[in-house]
Amino acid sequence: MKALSMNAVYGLRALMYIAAQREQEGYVSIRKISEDLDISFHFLTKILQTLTQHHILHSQRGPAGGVALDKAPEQVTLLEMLYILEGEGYFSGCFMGLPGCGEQQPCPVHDFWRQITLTMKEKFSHTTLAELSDKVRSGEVRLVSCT
Amino acid sequence: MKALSMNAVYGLRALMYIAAQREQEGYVSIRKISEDLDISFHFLTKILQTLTQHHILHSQRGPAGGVALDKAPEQVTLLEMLYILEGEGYFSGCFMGLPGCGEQQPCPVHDFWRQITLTMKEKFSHTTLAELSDKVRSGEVRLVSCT
DNA sequence: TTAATAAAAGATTAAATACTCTTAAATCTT
DNA sequence: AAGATTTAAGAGTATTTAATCTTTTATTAA
Repeated sequence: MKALSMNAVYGLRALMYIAAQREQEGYVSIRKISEDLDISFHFLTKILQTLTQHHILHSQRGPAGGVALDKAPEQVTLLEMLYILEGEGYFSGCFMGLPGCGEQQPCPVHDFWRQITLTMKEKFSHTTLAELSDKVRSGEVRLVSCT
Repeated sequence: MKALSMNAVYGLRALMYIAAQREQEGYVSIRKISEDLDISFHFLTKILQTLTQHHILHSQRGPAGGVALDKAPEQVTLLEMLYILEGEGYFSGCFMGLPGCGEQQPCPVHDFWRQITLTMKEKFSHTTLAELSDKVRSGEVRLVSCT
């Protein structure tokens, strides 16, 4: 099951990276993020651009420029990030891809799948970027593969 | 969230279609299935071919040939079908796509996601093709969009 | 004010997935 | 045995997603 697109994977990883070093004042350059996380610079630029447009990040051009969080990481939920990175319809859609699946004409696993997605939405709406980045700082989570 | 590939969607739909008419003796032609379900004939042929190779279906060439279930639909689970149509690793894989996610180095939602996939596996291992096709027969599920 | 730095934006390329077409081989009917 | 029907197999095309390259614009520091 492909839960997330590369877009979302890279976006989340970058956000955790940025939030993990919120001690440091100033901006983090996209170039540095892309090198540290081993993500294509240009691809990452686009992803962070949409996060900037959605006011998760703030950007600054010129020397010493880069990106920084636009709000406190405690205020940013995983659900919010997913909606931006994957689209609003991320938790909609029939599991089986059956035509016209809905309350009137549910697919065989309609109710079961709705329960699953509800559980996920509930969990992710209470999971903040702060929590995620804390796990990075504590070393519980690694953002790059060890070579 | 894209739960299933078109491969799996078409495969499941065809299996439900075939199982729903298990009264009729003999084989159902792939041409007819593709027309009734509005799926590309050649594409469907390939999908059913792999189901035949995995002994879910049995095939017969020549006039009055086609495909038929190779075992009782009560013996075929949704989990089994998913593994064939999507691959054995369908329920593996890190939700966040984080490198080296596992028990030693779990991603931030590792345990949560594992619980979700376990719930799904449990449910799908007790959901049989017979149940699914019964819902088609009762009209609870529609296999094609109404025009 | 000039050079360096860095994001923004859009065009282009590459890879994966979804789908189609062609040919071959098997099987049945007459 | 001949011809029609149907699956089998693989090559080929199209679309989508992922990644890269190029140019432009803003900003800062010397």
